[in-house]
Amino acid sequence: MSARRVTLLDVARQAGVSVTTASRVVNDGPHVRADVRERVRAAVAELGYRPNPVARSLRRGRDATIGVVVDSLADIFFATIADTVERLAVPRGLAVTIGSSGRDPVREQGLVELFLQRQVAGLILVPVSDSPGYLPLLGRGTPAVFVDRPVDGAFDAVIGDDRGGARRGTRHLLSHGHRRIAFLGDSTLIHTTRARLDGYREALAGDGVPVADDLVVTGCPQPPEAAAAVDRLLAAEAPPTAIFSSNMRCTVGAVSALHSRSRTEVAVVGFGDFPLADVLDPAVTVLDQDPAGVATHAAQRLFDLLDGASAEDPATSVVPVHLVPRGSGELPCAPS
Amino acid sequence: MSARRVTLLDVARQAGVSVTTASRVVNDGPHVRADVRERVRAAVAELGYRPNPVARSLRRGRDATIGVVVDSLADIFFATIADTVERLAVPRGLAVTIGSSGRDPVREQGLVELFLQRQVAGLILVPVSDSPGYLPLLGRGTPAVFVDRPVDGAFDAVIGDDRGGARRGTRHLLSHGHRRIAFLGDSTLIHTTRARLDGYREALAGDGVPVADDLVVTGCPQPPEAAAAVDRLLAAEAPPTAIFSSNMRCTVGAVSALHSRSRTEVAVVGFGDFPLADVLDPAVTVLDQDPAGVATHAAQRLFDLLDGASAEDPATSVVPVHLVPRGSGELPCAPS
DNA sequence: CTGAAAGCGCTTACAG
DNA sequence: CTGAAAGCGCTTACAG
Repeated sequence: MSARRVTLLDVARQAGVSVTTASRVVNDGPHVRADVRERVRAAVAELGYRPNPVARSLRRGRDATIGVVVDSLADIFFATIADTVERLAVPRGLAVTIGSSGRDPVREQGLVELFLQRQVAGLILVPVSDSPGYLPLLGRGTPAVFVDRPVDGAFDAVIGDDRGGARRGTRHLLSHGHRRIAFLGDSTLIHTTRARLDGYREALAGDGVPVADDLVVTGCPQPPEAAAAVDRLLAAEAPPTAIFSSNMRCTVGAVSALHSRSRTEVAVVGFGDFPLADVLDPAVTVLDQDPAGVATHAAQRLFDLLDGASAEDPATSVVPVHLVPRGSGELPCAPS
Repeated sequence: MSARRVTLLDVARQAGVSVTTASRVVNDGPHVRADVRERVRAAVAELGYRPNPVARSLRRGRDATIGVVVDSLADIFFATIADTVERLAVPRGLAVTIGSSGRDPVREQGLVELFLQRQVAGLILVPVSDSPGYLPLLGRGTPAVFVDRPVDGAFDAVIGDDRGGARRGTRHLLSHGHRRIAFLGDSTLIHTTRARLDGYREALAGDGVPVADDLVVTGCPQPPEAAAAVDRLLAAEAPPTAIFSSNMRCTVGAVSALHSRSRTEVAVVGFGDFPLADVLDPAVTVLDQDPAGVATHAAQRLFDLLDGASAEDPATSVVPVHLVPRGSGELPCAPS
């Protein structure tokens, strides 16, 4: 009963041709007489033949799969990136293999090596650091496009306007009278944290506001750490009147802390939009970095490379970031 | 420069043995003299040999990959399932290929067929309907475990206690004095919607409360539709005083609608926890179905099957669901 | 314990 | 336009 898999040889026999010819028809190759082509097509249909992707990959030395590595699929930001890539890849006949690095360079390296072993056609990567150890493996082989964070060297990347966005968001708070604006972020090993911190500093400098070191908190990977940091900031001698949160996880933590302390008069602008941001009270003002748009860009670039586009001049595309005022970022500086 | 891939033959030559022996060592096979084993190991290390998974898959007729199909990775519930499976699979040497069905049976079917073509070792599936067309393809071949929704027939599945949870949640609202409790859900083609609707009805019946058809709204796939439905319910002649929302997307939509209409006195219990549910005001009472736990269960069952566990008696495991009271579900029935 | 050889299912020069 | 044959890199009966 366990119907043996239908092979190209079966098709060839049924059509009365060689496997070579059958292969040519299946792959829409040239040099096949119309009537022969028809016979083979009929055999394919009749037998329900589907090429074995594994055999094909072995022979071609390339698998019709694209490998995706993100920090974590449980984070809606990265999940959206993966979702977007998958939705664009499948209709093109590309499978999507996914890995989560957990923001661990070792895991990231292992995943990329695994994907390379498997001879994926291309890679979409969110690198943990600026110079991942696998970079040398990428030269001249498997096209790769980095997303959200660039790497050192000549590689394709699609990222958001981190510095510009952070500058914009911080200025927005300044324009509402705030002078003591805290910066909340993840590890500075991560490119986006540094770029956004730069933007924050530029904005303050532009208004002649000194950067108070005690207001800059980095190293918060998840909401709980960010919430704890906000608790500390609020309890300090000279607490901030506003918070610029440099990523979604920090924003969620910050907002939680403010709500649980009933300190929602503290202004907040967060980098990265998130579900329910508009339902909270006050609704949260964010810089929307459009992860789906970024991922679409990156996938498109990868597809172009797979289709033979020159990889000669890799470039970093910067996608603009939009300020979405919703309330929390427009709170005035409370008189102290 | 493009260092040719190191093959098993290279290892064999280097160690002065046949590829057969080299293969045995690489696969920890028996019948190899200790010193030979050592020589081969040394060669592997020296050359940096890594087996080609594609060749291996072709030969074995089985790929060390597990295929996962979910509704959408952009939905945190399904993303958590995918994330959990991936995190458990990779350390076991299994790659994870993912597909999103978009709740479209045709896409779902295409993905499963693709995965089967690729000879994945196993499947983790969230089926759109109760009897997907690919079910016959699963008999006696590739182990599969269904998640969140069961299918007709003898298959392994891990699901939440939908009916029991819904009964519990509805009773909770009844216990706070509500009698006009709306039911909000996705399409009734989806198993969980039906099971939860059953639980809702049972709870009402248990208290002798008639089910008012005008309070039962299904067919809301996303938050906007749910929000619109809530708008309509509130505007009706006899509006509900409480809402039982049967999934996270509906809950988000419902909560948005209540907030934007300033009708947050309406009680809400939602099936499925979600980020920020505890930060909203009122915080949202939910039935937590623990997607990570469900996925862990399912992955474990799949790994057991891959390790040779008997697939003779497939079973549906039901994971309990916990009520998390946070405020919205404990609002009293407003005097009308 | 070890190896020569076949074969997984396909693609692709190479001839004709 | 068509086909015989080699080969992608591995695993696995089969002999010895």
